[in-house]
Amino acid sequence: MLTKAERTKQFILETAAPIFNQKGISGANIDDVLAATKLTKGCLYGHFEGKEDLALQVVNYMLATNGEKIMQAISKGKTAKAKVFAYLDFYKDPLNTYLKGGCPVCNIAVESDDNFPAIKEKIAGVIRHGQELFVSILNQGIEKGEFSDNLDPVLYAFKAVSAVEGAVVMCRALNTAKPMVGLLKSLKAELEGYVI
Amino acid sequence: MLTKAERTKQFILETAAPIFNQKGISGANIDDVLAATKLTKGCLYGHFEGKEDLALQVVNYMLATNGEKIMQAISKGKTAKAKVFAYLDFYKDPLNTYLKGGCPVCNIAVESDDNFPAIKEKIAGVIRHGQELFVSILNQGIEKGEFSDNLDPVLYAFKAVSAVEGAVVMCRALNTAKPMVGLLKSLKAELEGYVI
DNA sequence: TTTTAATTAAACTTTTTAGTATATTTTTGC
DNA sequence: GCAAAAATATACTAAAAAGTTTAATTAAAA
Repeated sequence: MLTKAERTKQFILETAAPIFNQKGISGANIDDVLAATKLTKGCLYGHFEGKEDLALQVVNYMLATNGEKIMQAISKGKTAKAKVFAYLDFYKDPLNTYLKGGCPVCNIAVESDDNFPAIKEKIAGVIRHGQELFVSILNQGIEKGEFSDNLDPVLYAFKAVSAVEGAVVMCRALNTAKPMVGLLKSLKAELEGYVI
Repeated sequence: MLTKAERTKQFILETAAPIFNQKGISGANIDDVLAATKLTKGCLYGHFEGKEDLALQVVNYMLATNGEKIMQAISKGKTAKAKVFAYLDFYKDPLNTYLKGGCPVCNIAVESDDNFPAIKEKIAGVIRHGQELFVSILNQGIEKGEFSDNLDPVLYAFKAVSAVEGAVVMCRALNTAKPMVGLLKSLKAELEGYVI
């Protein structure tokens, strides 16, 4: 069982995550977190060195959680095709994401780009790792004769991820999930074209 | 000819644009702009009511400029296919964008999402307008017998734009333009598939 | 060329946010 | 039940950023 301190820290991270995901690191402030958690400064500063430390740990928490959620979704797929479809469907409701504020990977990548080198390195690792996983799923599909070897795994993985990430941003701006539906169908159809 | 005041205001907007595009609205501050322009507070506040006003006008400037640059690029294409290819090639160098900090449309869309409703409305209009233009180019291509009418203009337009926007974010995070090259080839090949 | 507009310089105030200190109270785990 | 840990309450300090003021200076347009 977790100690009280560990539970409180976890609670702070969980509560701060949607604040940072929505407002960004620069836009979020300590008072937002205090108001949302209903904790006091003394308590928060007992768990984190300062805003920078909090921001970094919130980012780590968001990325870890995001990774788990995606792994959980794709693990339900038995075949390579089913795994890819599960990944794509993970983004089917961009207006109502499990973490308020859209995809944390995209949000963090955009904000860290010219501002937070350490976080940028972190997000680069997450994206690289995600691409590698996606590619390995597609390669396994090819090896098992599920897909034609005309499929270019690196290309498809990059295209699928950039398309859904971009689509989340566009759908949220436009306040409609409709275009995402068509996009997911299209990405699925493209993969179906390689199914043997 | 522009008056001195107009030229100064324009100069402030031009200088502030990369700052806001890189740091974001929340991350950018007045002192950054003063340092970059080497102007004084008195001067800056003579042209803008405050940070909010400056931010809004910088956003308008960035979006207007972006629109002009894209229009300029696609206007060089004579055929519908050439116009689409020109649009895609506009994003071929995501690490070295004409405006420092990547695509302002994506950056502004991400940051305004849960924070700046007026700017979010603005960016939604820009995206909608861009989609409509893209669709109309594809429709003209179909009408002129350039493309098969199996082409779904709305789908292709959305897919292309979300893919390049997402790819800019990913390439910048990964610090490489390589995946973009493959993506653009693929999006072009997909369109080629509809060329009669 | 002069008078009007624009800008500077410098010293401010205000607001917001981050961070500190400590005595007191509450909770928890043994 | 009690000692240690955790959290509160309160009242701070510090720093950063926004915004104001005004007299002096400079540049531009009529």
